[in-house]
Amino acid sequence: MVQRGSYAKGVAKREQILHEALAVIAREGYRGASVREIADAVGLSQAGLLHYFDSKEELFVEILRVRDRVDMAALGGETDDAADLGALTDGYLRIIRHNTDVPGLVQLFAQMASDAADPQHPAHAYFLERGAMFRSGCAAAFARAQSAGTVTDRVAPETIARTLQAVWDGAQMQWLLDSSVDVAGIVGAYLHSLAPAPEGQRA
Amino acid sequence: MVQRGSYAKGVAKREQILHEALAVIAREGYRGASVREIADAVGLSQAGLLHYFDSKEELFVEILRVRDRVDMAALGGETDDAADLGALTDGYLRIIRHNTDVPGLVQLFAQMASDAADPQHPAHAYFLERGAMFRSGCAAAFARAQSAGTVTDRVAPETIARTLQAVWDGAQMQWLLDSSVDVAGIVGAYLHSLAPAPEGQRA
DNA sequence: GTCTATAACGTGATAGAC
DNA sequence: GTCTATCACGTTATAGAC
Repeated sequence: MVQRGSYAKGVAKREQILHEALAVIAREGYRGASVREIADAVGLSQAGLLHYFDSKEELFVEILRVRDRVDMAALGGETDDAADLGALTDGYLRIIRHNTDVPGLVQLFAQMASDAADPQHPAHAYFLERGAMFRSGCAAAFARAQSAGTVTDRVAPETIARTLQAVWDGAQMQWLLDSSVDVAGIVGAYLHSLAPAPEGQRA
Repeated sequence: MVQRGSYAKGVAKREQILHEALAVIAREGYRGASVREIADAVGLSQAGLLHYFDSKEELFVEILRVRDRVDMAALGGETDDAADLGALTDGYLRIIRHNTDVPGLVQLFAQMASDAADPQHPAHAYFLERGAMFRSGCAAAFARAQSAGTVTDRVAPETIARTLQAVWDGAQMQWLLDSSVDVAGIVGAYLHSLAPAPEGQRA
């Protein structure tokens, strides 16, 4: 009990705020929402909310981080040790389909991602790390799948990872613009195309 | 000579402004630039610039439209009637490599694209049209290439088009975040993977 | 057609009471 | 820890002189 009360409590409240903000954005969408709007939504004043975060950008990055944690816990995991193309595909498609239910978060992600192109932007490091993390896990899984013979070895696992990330992000952008776009269909087709060429294909 | 002087002249000036703004953004980059900055760069006051455009968003959409026209004239064309995977690839990669020299325009495009997710946004229609246009041209070219036997027919041309758009946009986002990313390499690898499976591949 | 000046607004951030 | 009140700023857009 070295740290009494306030510190741990502050952290918990901060965490609670983030989860509420996450839920609000998922539910009600995000259109360049201001700190004030988020504050209203989570039941604090704007100043009260900023008490827990240094700046607007930090707040939004933290929301994305929480989302990653939540998604990872709920949906990931199984993908991490699959060595079969079908299982890998199922894992990714589950997350993609889940995103359909939280357009606000996808919107926030896309918006922040393009803002974060600036190396000075507070979210820059987050996107670099997240991308690298995604690709390394992905490449490892595809390398295993290649060893197991369920994925073509005509393309390097790192290239597959980068391309999958690109297809995913790009398809999601198309979907944000036009919600009739089938992100899972596009990514699914790409993953399907990674199946090893059947022996006698194409005379 | 029904319309004398002012009208035609206004249009010409508007066009000139757009080309200058395009050059400035290409050269000096775009980081959520304000109307004032663009105005300074093209040698007008902010009010003077807005005399030619209804709003900031309209200005930026028009800049993107001019870019499309310029790129199409300078780099497209040949792709439009190619029926060979190699030729198609060359065409796309030429544009992609060109984009490396104009990061500001790519940044502007990405930023606007995510803003335009909102159906109310002035650029919404532009991105819908542009995407549809790109994909229809693309799908037609790949359909021809499939007929000619230079592209696998395991994937529908429309799917290839959508996926190519996604890979392209997604890879470009990765590049904006980290300029060491090789967009042409990623897209090139994807296009390469569309080659028809060689007969005896994989025992 | 282009300018200066300014309106009208929303923003993030901060000071200070409680 | 949370509030109210306010600051300081940058924005787009407009009015009106020239």
